[in-house]
Amino acid sequence: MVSARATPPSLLGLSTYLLSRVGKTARSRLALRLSERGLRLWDMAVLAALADFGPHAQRDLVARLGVDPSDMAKVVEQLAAGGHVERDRDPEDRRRVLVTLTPAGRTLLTELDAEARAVQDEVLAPLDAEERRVLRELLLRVHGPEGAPYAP
Amino acid sequence: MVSARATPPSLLGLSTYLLSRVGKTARSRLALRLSERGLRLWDMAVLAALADFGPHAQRDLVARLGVDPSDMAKVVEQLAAGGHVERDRDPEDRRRVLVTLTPAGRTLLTELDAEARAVQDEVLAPLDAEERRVLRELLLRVHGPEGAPYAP
DNA sequence: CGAATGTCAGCTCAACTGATATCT
DNA sequence: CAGATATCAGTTGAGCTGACATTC
Repeated sequence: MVSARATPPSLLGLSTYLLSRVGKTARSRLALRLSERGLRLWDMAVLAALADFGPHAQRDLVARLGVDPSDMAKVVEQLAAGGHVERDRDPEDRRRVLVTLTPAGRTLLTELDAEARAVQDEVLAPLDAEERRVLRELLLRVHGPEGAPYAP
Repeated sequence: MVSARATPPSLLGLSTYLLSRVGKTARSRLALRLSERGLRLWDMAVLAALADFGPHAQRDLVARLGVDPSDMAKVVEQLAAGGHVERDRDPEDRRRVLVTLTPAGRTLLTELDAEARAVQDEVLAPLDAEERRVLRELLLRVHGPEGAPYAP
């Protein structure tokens, strides 16, 4: 018989639904791990952007990650309070705040990356290594080199 | 050169991040479409469950879809107000409210399904038919026959 | 009585809006 | 001056918690 908990086939036939549901699971599990350190997903994204591309003005972090400017102010404020980034006025354009990763921030990012991979192992448990590779490739194609841009 | 909008490779290497980001895109685009009709994602999920499995007590909808009971009360209230479902006390157990799909509800679901497929075409535009099929198979495996259960 | 079912008020968090101060 | 940048207060909606009435 069909379990009373089975998801409706009408929904399982929609990749839209599956993406939304599986994505939410991944998101909330990772968020739960990060919250144990008092961090959120955007904190990790900002650290990753700084580690990969070097110092950014806040506006460039906003453009790269697709986060709201007012939220970015709070994220950077929190990261600075924790000693994971430094904020300095850009001497060439004093409207801008240059955000730089500290060694402590780099160390933190390494730990968060390990947590993210642990969550990944949980979420993708039903798939073997080759299937995970294929899934990642397809998601990369769908995502594109640039994420959803911040365009109000 | 690297675009100032390129996503950090540290994040693109994490399927956790990709799932979360792509899932959010799919979710918000579909939610936007539904909101033009004054509906939300759960409305569609409830209609789908009723269409696929017949009438449910609210508690069974809660278990099947993994939504919070108090939110389900509001969703069913709204669907009933719109004439898309009917609510009746179960004569065999008067604690339970039996929710039944109306013909209008079935028609609405057909329209919503078409909207969902249109969103799907947008989101999965970079993939061809075979790749979409593979992606759906992998997501189905990850999702499992039962979604994230409602377990408080 | 205890347990199950549905409903309601209220809380938290992420995402967004609008206004404002500062600087080019 | 207009436009860009960052910040702050407040709004909205989803998801959840706790309390409650009703029924078994």
